[in-house]
Amino acid sequence: MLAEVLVEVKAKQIEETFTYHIPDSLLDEVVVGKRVLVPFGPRKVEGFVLSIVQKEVDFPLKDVEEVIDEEAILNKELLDLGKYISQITFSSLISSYQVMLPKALKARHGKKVAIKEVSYISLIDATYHPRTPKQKELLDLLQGGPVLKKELENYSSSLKTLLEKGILEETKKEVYRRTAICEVEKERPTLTSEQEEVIERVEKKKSTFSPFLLHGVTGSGKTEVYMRLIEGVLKDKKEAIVLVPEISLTPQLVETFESRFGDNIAILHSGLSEGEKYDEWRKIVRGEVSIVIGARSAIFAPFTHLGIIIVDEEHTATYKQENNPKYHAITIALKRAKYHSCPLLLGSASPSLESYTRAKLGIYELLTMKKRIYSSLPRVDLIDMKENLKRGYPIFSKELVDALTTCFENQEQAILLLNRRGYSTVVTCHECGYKVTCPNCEIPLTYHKRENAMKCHYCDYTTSKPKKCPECGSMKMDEFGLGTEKLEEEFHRLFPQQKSIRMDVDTTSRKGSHDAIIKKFRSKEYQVLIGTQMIAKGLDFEDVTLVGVINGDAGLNIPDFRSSERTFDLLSQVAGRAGRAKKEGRVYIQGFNLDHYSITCAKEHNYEKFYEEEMKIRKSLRYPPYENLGCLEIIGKKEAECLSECEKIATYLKRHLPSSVTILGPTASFLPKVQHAHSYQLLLKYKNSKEVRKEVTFLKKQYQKNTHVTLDIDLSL
DNA sequence: AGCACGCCGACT
DNA sequence: GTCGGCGTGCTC
Repeated sequence: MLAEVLVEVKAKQIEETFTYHIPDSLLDEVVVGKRVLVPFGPRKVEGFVLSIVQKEVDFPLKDVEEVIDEEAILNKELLDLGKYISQITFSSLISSYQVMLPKALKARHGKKVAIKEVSYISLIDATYHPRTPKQKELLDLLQGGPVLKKELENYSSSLKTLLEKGILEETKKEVYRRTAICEVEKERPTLTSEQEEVIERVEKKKSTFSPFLLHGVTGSGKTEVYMRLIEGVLKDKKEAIVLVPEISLTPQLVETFESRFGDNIAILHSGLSEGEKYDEWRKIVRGEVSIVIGARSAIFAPFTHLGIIIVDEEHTATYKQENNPKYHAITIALKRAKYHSCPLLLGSASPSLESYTRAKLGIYELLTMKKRIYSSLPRVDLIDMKENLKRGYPIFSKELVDALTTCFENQEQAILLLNRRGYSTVVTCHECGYKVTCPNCEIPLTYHKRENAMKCHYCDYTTSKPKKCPECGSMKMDEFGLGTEKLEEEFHRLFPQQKSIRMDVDTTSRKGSHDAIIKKFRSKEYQVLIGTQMIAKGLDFEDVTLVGVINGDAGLNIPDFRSSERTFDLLSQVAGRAGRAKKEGRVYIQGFNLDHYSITCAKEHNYEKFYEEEMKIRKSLRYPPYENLGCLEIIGKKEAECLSECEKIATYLKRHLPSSVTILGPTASFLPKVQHAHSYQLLLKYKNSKEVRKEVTFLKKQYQKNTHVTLDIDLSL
């Protein structure tokens, strides 16, 4: 018998499987979906067994050397899913399988993640008479049953002798690194009529592939809806996947679910260690849990009887993987829901234009929840900073200062959002205009005052702040722009008696610090939470009645066709943090260009209107969801070669695709991905993806043979 | 990706 | 005359 093995070799030339002979001794062990160790040239590599065949080949075969897994780690569904991923993302099959698995289960020779074990000591020979008082004590302890070895540290010498004599026995037991902390609470909140209707409509379709879009305002109780639906799924002995954005996968959220479902949950997110992820994965495979809550990659949880897939905050950009394979979790969710004939529930307070359009077209069934459970949506005021600047309020407007003062007088809390970390965003020479930029990215470096360092927010390049201009030697180096660090400093200057806590990438790098900040703020030890977008989502503090957004219009300047959508979402989300409980909330959005519809619609809490306005723009510029947007990027060491290859592709595509397909470029890519590499890109706007896919597939094949440049494709921007 | 093979410049 | 530069090609 022969095995077709997909080897883990990162070479673009290797796409097919390699055939190996299965020695008689391994015939039973070699199974489709397991990993095996095989000789490959002069070395040994790991690979996945994709099929077992009997056929004639005209070259000598090598033997499968070793079978790694006891059980297949890729079942039929996941094996097919991998093929689907590489087909739609134009990346290698092996990379698709690797992305689906936790590190511990990836095919990668030499990297092993251990199973955590603890040792127990148990008594075998109860007739033994202790020779020393210590031995007697030890035996008495063990009378009641096995005891953790760790707890017997004081008896180490007696333990050793009795183990050697065979009186005691040491047994190892596998343990999971993460266990549920929370007790199950029986109490459930009463559902609103909106919640009841949503649940009813989803449950009606519980055994059919049926995608839903749940459009529910912040605070309308989406989480409760998710939990009720999962309860129904569990009753049918089926399983549930809940995807949440990485940022909102906080211990609080986990606690909420654990208080309902106890230890029936596996958690998967990037904050876990490889060992923890491996354990969570095994809980799923062994059928010990029925619910998975996790970020993007949790969509691959190896459940076999899925009853529902829930994607919370479905519009979140992080559901799309940025590196190859560039899959979108919703695409995978649709595929899996279809395979399992189960509902897919996409939830959001501001759905992506793509999803909302699909709902309007009837591809998704639209569900809405318009009412907040405890309060109404907060009043939002737009504050023109041009006026405030003239009046001498450059950072905090007069209105916001007054509101903060009132807020503190009432013993309430405030949140201040500024979507820029660091102290000042640009450092420039006053004399010659020299700007301190990153040598790798050519992006202005941000000044971080506490560390006294200049940092690149793209590649993490760090340098010290120049005292004098490197160009002209002038000592007049000016700081411009505002980051959270400076905002906090300014807040203290204005409100020296109040305490603030800052949450951004710089203050949350250590594990658990994210949660520590939230806990400290919740305990009312601090009056103000200052932070970047990471404070905008999901947080629920009942004493927060005021939200201030500094530079609310800054996001609109980013050259990305989704910048309006992101701005509307960010402002709506952060506004949703105010007045979530019984107290009424107020929101102030400061900026210079507040006429933009993404800001005015956020002020009015009017998603529909935002959707209509944004769709007009998308239509006129032929952006998604009206047309598809794809990007072809050529990456290589020689710039001229990248450009000429890119031009070649453009010429080829113009000749082979209809004129309805717009081809833009070649243009030099915004940021070089790897140092010393250059890249040029083409953008494609098109309606019919079939013909584009066909030509792009052909090009990808051609460039697989090219050793100088790489063709990177993303047809789902 | 590795690693070998293979064909041209500066050295004991 | 060799040592070694890294371009090209192969791995069941």
